[in-house]
Amino acid sequence: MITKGVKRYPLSKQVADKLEEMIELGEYQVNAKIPTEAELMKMFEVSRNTVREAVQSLTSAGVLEVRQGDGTYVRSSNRFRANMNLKYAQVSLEDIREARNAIEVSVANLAAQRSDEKDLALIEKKLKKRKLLQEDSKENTLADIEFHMAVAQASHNTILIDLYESLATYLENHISTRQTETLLDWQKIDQLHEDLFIAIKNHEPIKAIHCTQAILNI
Amino acid sequence: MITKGVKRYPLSKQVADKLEEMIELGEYQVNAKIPTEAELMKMFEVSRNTVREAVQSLTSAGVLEVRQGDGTYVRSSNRFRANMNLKYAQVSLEDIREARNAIEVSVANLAAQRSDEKDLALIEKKLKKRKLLQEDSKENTLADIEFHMAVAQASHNTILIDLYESLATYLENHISTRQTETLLDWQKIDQLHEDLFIAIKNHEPIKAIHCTQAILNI
DNA sequence: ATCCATTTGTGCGTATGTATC
DNA sequence: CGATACATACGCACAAATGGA
Repeated sequence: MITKGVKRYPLSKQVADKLEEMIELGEYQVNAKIPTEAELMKMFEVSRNTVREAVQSLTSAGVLEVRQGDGTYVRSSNRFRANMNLKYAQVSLEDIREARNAIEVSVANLAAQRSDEKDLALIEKKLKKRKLLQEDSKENTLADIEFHMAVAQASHNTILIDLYESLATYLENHISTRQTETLLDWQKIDQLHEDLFIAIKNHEPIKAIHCTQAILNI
Repeated sequence: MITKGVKRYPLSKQVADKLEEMIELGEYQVNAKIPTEAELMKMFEVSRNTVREAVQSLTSAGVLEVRQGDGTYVRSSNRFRANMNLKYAQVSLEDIREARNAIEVSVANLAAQRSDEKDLALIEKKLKKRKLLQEDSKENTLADIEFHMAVAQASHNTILIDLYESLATYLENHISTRQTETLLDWQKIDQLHEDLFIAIKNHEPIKAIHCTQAILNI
């Protein structure tokens, strides 16, 4: 009597998801003013209450900022970024590499010990996605983060997953920068990700750690 | 119609405050069912939407729990405690130890390589403060976090400092729990913190790492 | 096992207050 | 000041979940 297969998907959440997606895709830039509630009503063909609920949820997530009598503005294009007051200027690639090293080595170690079939399926899925998108830097960056996030999930450690999500903000910048600034041996990178997956799958923590360090030191 | 003073005091917030007060005073006990929305409407002479807004705010604060088709129940009589329980419910001590290990080992390593006089002075200051407060668990917990935060600062890695701050939230709970649940060898802990400081001061990364691991594995 | 009353969830329309430009 | 835009509040209707008859 527990579950009922059908998921509910309230209108307000649909609108919120759609809005967030548009913001992430750059339809509405940071600091830009989004359409008024009345316009959003027409755009999504919903009532004002529904629009307001959607806007409120994005506001509490730190994505939007509402100013009464003025309008609603985009505060952050990424809800993870919204939770951190970061100073990209002071962040060096070396900083990011060190932080990745700290988190990812531990995560790989734990993932190799604890991953179950579900975890492995997700990691493999992201691994394949990563391969296919290898040429496109934007999508590849996101796919790469998704892969490592899947590994983090497999660690089954809530806090490390949490910390990795915070780190993802920096990662997005890191990986794409590295792509543009240096010539990469894509085959080797690909192989290392594959090796990492296999090490996790075979529950070989030491090997997983080595693969992770190799990936970070390319 | 309510008076309008200088400050705005929305009806929904009035209802929420009143409800929370009643709960704190024991009018509605923990696990008890509070009146239905319809009854609350009559009780406060407001609309259902207003009632629902109030209930929702208390729900997100962890004070109430709503079950569709059943009713609304008191989850906690104190919203502060509610947040703590909510946040740390799924986090095990092992999770926290693993996360600390990931961050602090890296941080100790870097701090031993990069610490300057200013860093060392701060760490030493926190070290002394920690000693003095050893008996008092509350203040000692905070002092301990301050000490490790000072070490993080000495790593000169903005991201790791940032991640450690996130971790500090969990740490506060971790350390105090450990204090109450196990008998600790205070002299040894004290000595290890002292050793860590000296290792950082003498720029001995390996030794700093070992001290950190020893502290975490007590 | 089914039906049904109760209770919360979602959504709409409207009216009025308040802040900003 | 007026126009615009968000804030608050009410009432209504129907959907979905729960629990008991």
